[in-house]
Amino acid sequence: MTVIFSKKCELALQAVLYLSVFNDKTYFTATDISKRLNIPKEFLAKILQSLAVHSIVISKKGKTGGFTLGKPLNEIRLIDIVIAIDGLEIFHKCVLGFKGCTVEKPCPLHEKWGKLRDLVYKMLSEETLLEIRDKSVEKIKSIHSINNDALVLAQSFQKRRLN
Amino acid sequence: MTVIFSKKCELALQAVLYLSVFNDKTYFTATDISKRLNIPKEFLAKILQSLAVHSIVISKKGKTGGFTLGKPLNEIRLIDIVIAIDGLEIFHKCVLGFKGCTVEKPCPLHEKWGKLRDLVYKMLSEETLLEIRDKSVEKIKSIHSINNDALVLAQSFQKRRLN
DNA sequence: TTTATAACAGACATATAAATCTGATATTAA
DNA sequence: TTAATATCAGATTTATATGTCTGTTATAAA
Ligand code: SF4
Ligand code: SF4
Repeated sequence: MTVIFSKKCELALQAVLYLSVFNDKTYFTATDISKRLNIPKEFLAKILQSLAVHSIVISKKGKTGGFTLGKPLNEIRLIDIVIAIDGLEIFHKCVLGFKGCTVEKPCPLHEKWGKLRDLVYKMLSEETLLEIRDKSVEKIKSIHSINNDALVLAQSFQKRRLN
Repeated sequence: MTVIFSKKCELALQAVLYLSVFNDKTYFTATDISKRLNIPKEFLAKILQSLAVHSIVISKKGKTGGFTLGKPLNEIRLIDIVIAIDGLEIFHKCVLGFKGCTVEKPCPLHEKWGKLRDLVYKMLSEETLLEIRDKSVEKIKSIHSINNDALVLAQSFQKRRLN
């Protein structure tokens, strides 16, 4: 189970964060990004297509094609990515799942949950890729090294088996 | 899609809230509760069984059997119900779904999300059934009337068709 | 003791989300 | 122009969560 975002949305955020680290206009292929983030390629490809529709990324077909960010870092808010993939449903639905939820007859958590929900929304609206870029760089770097370690391990294991 | 809790957990909370409204030792059957809350009976029955294992409700078999709260209102926290059904996973997992998530290399939202997450946890730990009882009473009442309205509507519709 | 009732246990079915596959289209390097 | 490459669109498959069914067991009223 995911925390609040769907798996799609989590991966969308990861992919965009990845692109924000290389803030040039180079195009990264879906395959490339999926390898770096260690996530399924075809699934990511679909997600990137959705993001392209919402102009969060730009796609380019053909030999030197791939995906790159569609706007400057400071113009892409985290909430934009959430909206593109999951929509704003979670900010409108009842946290207890009651069906007839009106302002007159709110659920018992309405007030307290509502405040926290608004704080989450506020945070996602205030944070653009620019603000969190330094942290993104660190995080992506650390993933990279993890994957490298795994690769090295796999290779040495392979080697042992062949001997 | 649900907000943060699973459907199971949402229904568990609803059911316990319902029982808290009648703070006597009467036993309500799964069928009865499901009708009042307008939720699937067999599914609810399973959920109530899980809650019984965690002593949040007490079950009684046989003719006058059913379910009733296992402890006084002020000893059942909302977080206890969440723990029984969903566990504490959402309070430990990465909100962006990164795999290699360590304290040294946190995801870019670690700090801000962490604070909000802790507030949610705090809220669920502080609120017992006693604190929110008045609001629960109002909410359950309103659901009841909604169902009654629906019933009346359905009946008058039926009547019209027969005429 | 008999009968009705309701929880219980576990198998089964369905719906939804996640992931994969296939063929088509666009783009560029050679 | 040809070959290679990568996105794109949509169907299909798989996994997981949700919901249902069947028969059994415990309990209490008749
Ligand atoms: S918390 Fe408020 S807005 Fe959310 S579902 Fe409950 S009553 Fe509705
Ligand atoms: S927010 Fe922090 S604790 Fe949560 S996943 Fe990200 S790095 Fe880990």
